[in-house]
Amino acid sequence: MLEEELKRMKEENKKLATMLTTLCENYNSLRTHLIELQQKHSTHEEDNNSKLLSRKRKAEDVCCVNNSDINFEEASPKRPREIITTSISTVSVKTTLSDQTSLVKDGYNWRKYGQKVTRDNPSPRAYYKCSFAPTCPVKKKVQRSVKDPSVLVATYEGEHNHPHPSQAETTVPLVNQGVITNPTFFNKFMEDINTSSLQKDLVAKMVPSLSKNPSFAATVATAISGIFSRI
DNA sequence: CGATTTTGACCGGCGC
DNA sequence: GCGCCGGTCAAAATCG
Repeated sequence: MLEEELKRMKEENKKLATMLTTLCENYNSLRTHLIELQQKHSTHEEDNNSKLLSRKRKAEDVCCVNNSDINFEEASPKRPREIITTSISTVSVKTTLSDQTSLVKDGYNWRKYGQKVTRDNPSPRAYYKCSFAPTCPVKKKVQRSVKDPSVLVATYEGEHNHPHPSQAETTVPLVNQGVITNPTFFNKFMEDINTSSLQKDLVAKMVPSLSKNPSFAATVATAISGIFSRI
């Protein structure tokens, strides 16, 4: 029975890896498309573009991932000049309602230095500083969304002045094990999956149960956010 | 015992 | 000047 269970778990793990790979591929194609559009747009109307971004930053309902390369420059004339170069990006992460920890795992080490209850949102806002490097100026704020309390909104301020921590310290199990990042291992792995006779049955059995499982959705969301932060 | 979290105090900007 | 509010500090508590 244990062997059967182990076998089943291995197959599930393979399927999850496939799903993550597909998601990564979709993300990369979308990202490439976005960059192309941005370059095309910026060559024509640079001024209008910056105005649009400025307005976009003020939008309250952030419902998608703004990658770290989409930086909104501080346009306020009252800010000191050195802060003008500060980049701000927001990332929304879906979690389960039962998970009350306001923690967005992204591979970096963060030290909490404050928490406040703000006027426009009943849930407390947590303040973090990057603790991976002593001189790293990056801060982030994490707060649950007003509209959907199961969504954590993380606001990143500044840019890391140090390399990303090693993958062993990230929180994405599949990546930790080198399944995704090791090309040799990964190719053999995909070959194994493609020749598996169990594949169709497994997909048929797993998709309905996994899609109903909130913890699975949360795990995938966390994994994807971890991958995004490294791209 | 060092690192991290908690939490009330404090600070500065802003509107009135 | 005063009060409100978001952000930060720092001492105490907690964790590993």
